[in-house]
Amino acid sequence: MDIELQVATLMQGAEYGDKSLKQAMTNELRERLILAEKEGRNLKVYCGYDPTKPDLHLGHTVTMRKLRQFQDLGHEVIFLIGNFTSLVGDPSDKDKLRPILTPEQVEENAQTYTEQAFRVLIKDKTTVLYNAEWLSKLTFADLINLASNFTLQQFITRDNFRKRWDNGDPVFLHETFYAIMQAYDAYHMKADVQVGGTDQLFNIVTAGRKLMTALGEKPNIGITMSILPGTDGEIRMSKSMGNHIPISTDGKDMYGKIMSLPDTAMPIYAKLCTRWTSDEVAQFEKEISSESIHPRDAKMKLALEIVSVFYPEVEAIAGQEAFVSQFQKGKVPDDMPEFKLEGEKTILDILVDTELVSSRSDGRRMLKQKAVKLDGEVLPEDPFVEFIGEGVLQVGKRRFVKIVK
RNA sequence: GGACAGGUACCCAAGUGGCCAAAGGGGGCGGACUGUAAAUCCGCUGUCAACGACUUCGGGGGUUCGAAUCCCUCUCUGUCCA
Repeated sequence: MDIELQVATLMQGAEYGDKSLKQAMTNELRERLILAEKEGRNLKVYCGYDPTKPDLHLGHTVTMRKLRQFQDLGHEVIFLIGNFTSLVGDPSDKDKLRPILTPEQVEENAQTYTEQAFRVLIKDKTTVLYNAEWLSKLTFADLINLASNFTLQQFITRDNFRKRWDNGDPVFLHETFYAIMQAYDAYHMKADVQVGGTDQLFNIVTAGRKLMTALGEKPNIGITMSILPGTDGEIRMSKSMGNHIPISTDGKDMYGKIMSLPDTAMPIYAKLCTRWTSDEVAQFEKEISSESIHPRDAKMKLALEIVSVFYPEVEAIAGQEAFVSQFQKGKVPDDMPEFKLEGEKTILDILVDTELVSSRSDGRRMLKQKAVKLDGEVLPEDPFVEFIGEGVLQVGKRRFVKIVK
């Protein structure tokens, strides 16, 4: 691919919070691509992952998509597992201290992490490395040496430390090691490019590049990706915020979750989560802003694309069809749990037994709110009438159980 | 070891003797509407065969006609000092 086009695609979705820095990185990337071509080699690109959680969500895959783009352009990709760094915990994304994990937890998480990552990356073309391999061998003297390249001021002026500092919250000394370790990773691997989230700006640019330079290496180019908002469209996606879209789910669920995004979140999702080129993304944004395409249809296109990244296309299409029939046409889904009706039971009993409601009180509320339907007919409010008949029992729009005898 | 602050529902957070099943916000759920599980609006959000009853404000004990609120004790969390 033409180098200018490569640069445009590879910088797509990158964010530095500073125009001149972005320009500088873009220029460096271009130069490095030209240099590599001259030397007849491809770029070496890596991104580090801290396996602190077993479940990945869409937000985690943003950098993986970026790595995949490099792969597709023929570059060499390293998937670095921070099995050593995660023992410390990165202070970057928190204004709180992160709990320290045991090696066992880290090992376990790393396992599921890579499994899920290979939904995005090409397995055969990915080198997996563990940073404990080199970090665990450093001595105290080495650490002192490395640390001598940094000042306390550099750390204190970091936002997340600064906040805690000002609040009188503790900032532990070992938290500053994190950046140093990550910088050492960069130095050790001597990669051309490091990918990360914007929250890694300090670790990548301030720490990593500085250390590489200080130790006589050519600094790597940092590509820091914008942070993906969650299903609320505002706040950074995270499981603890409950606004995440998990990877290990199914096509239907993922499709539906993407459809629940606010319209305003569409452009950033297009940039960060799709396989589209920079031109295609620009086209998509144009269609939305000019209203030449119905926002719902735009979102459907987006959902179909993103689901297809993680699942076979047939499953993505199935997800779309299920969505159309269930929500646009108000039909019942194809498959749902069954419940065998035995003996005499009231409506309320059935609701509780089928777990359509969480308690008898909750069931009464649902009945009162006319949320309970049998085969599409709203059932009477009286919770104690005997339940007769079979059919699809429904609470609200999303909870279904098939009642059989 | 010491000092201080704190522990309230799914989460954040008010409440310092009765009007407290406990404000407010978030989240969740339901309904209306629609363009979708967007946006907006309205409602619900401890349990129970229910205009009442029962259980709940970190655990236990006590004072009181009456406690989330006062006292004792235990416990946990956080900061600071050593």
